[in-house]
Amino acid sequence: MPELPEVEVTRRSFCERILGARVTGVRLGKPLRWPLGCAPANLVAQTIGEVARRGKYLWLPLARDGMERGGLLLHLGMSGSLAFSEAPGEAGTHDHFDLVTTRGTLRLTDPRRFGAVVWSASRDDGMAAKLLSGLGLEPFDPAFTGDHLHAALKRRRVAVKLALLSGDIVVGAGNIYACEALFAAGIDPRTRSDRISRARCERLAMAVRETLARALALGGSTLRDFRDAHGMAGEFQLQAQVYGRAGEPCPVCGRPIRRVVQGQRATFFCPGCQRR
DNA sequence: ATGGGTACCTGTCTGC
DNA sequence: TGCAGACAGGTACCCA
Repeated sequence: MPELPEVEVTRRSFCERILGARVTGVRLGKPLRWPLGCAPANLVAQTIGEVARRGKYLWLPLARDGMERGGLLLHLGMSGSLAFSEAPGEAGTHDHFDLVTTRGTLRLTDPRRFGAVVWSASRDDGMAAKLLSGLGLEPFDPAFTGDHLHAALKRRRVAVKLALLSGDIVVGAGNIYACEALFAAGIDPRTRSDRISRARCERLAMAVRETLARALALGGSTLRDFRDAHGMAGEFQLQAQVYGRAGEPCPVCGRPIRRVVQGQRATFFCPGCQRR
């Protein structure tokens, strides 16, 4: 479910309300991708700082007596969502983590349990550092330019879609938005990354930024069941041009959209509009 | 270093 | 209706 826009929409939806709240309890459900990494009791009485996002990860800084004491790194995996509410209902089968605070409860619901909640002594330390260190540029970072993308793609020879998905060049575009961005840029997703001209990289960088920005402005994707932490649905699905539309006519040229598999994942593209 | 494949887990949908 | 099989938004890790 969650690519960068969904994660950012989620972050914004509870960041201000949870800022300054004090942790009063933690409830753990079934195990997630990794163990929490500290005794749950150690989180109690800590104060939550400003929630940050890096790629598809969220970082909840924790402080005690004004001193930063590490934090929680969260990932929504494939099927996770976060809800923040003053009176959460009884935890259901897929509610695997509750952070109970003086302002309300932050609850992670994740049927597939590919998500994660991991404590680290700091963002630059331990598990958080390990997970964040290999990440590429943020798509809205001014340093993410056509030149940067061109140089990075030159160093590899995988299909350009896989290079986008790998997350070590630019973060945030998952399967849906990678397909959409390549469509917007007119590039065949199977094109070898090192064969893409500088000019086309310029278009691609812009397409990645704009695709993610538009989805963000629309409140994220609702492809299946995305909700922000208030339970609001996004509407990017109304905007998807190629994703999930195999066989349907391309909205631009009318040719049928194709589905292929790359890296065991579905890729959708228009054979007319997208060229190698 | 790079690239390819596997693994994690559960729900939903499709076709027989 | 039941059941097997395919498929799903992510990413760390292992091996060649």
